[in-house]
Amino acid sequence: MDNNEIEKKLESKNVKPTAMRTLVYKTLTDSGKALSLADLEQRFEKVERSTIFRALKTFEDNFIVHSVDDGSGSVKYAVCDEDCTCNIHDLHVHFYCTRCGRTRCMKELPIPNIKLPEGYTYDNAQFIINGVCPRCD
Amino acid sequence: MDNNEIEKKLESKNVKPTAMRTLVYKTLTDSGKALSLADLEQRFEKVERSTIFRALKTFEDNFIVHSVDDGSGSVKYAVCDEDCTCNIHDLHVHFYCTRCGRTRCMKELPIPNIKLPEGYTYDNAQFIINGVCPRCD
DNA sequence: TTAAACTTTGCAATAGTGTTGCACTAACTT
DNA sequence: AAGTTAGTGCAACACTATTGCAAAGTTTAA
Repeated sequence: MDNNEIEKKLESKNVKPTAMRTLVYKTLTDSGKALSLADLEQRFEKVERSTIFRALKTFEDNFIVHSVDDGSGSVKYAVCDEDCTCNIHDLHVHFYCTRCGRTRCMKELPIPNIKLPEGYTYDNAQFIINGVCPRCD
Repeated sequence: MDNNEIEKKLESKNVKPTAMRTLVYKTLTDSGKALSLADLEQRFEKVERSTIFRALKTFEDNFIVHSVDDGSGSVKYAVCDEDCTCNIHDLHVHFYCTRCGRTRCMKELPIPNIKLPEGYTYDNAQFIINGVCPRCD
């Protein structure tokens, strides 16, 4: 994805496309998987952790990325689909490979609908499947 | 649950019932919900974090408790059912109340079966539903 | 075009969680 | 009772997430 597209994307979500933000977004989308703060930090040694952190938070608040806690000990971030608002209908399964540690959005697998007992409300959900991915098998 | 029962329980899972372990188990089971290391630490000020930590690990290794990462930032632990071996068939949904921070095992809600794409294996899963519990509503 | 106002970034510091090594003590074995 | 093993407490540490503050950059408005 080229920078121009990214800038348009960010603007369309009301986020000012600074150099850092564009870089973070590009890295995320190009990687094709969910990345942690530490992953991102490694990919561009020069940039401050807190800057990346705040970029991710901003993205998250504006439905540009969603976060996944895959149980690896660090939260990962993945780009949302075009018209995602991070509500129940956008939720999908995430797959965590216990061999390589990679986390993938399974956008083709929506989180199944669960009927909760009386009195519980349903705002959000995380469904992480652990196993081994084709690459590692 | 009284101490005698607990000791039998632990022994039946090949874990020696020390005073600390019995206490940790009792606290967990009596609370009726999932507790974090910090939660447990607070409940008995005198006991070392690492002792509780190791008790939990031992329990986990022996299918006495299972852990849940509910996204709150700390892993929680809940007692398993009688004949649980923490495999796919024992997995159930966990409910995290975003208001009170309590995490509950929904043992009556097994994790639905998901058909993964070709090449992925399925070892384990976490399904956390976030919302508001009846107590807080 | 310059000053004021606001936003973003980098740096440093901090809190919290999870984890380990080591020494001491308790418990079990023979 | 002596030796071996298992459990506990203490201290230390790594790592993740997060914040306050000051400097730098950008936008607005006179």
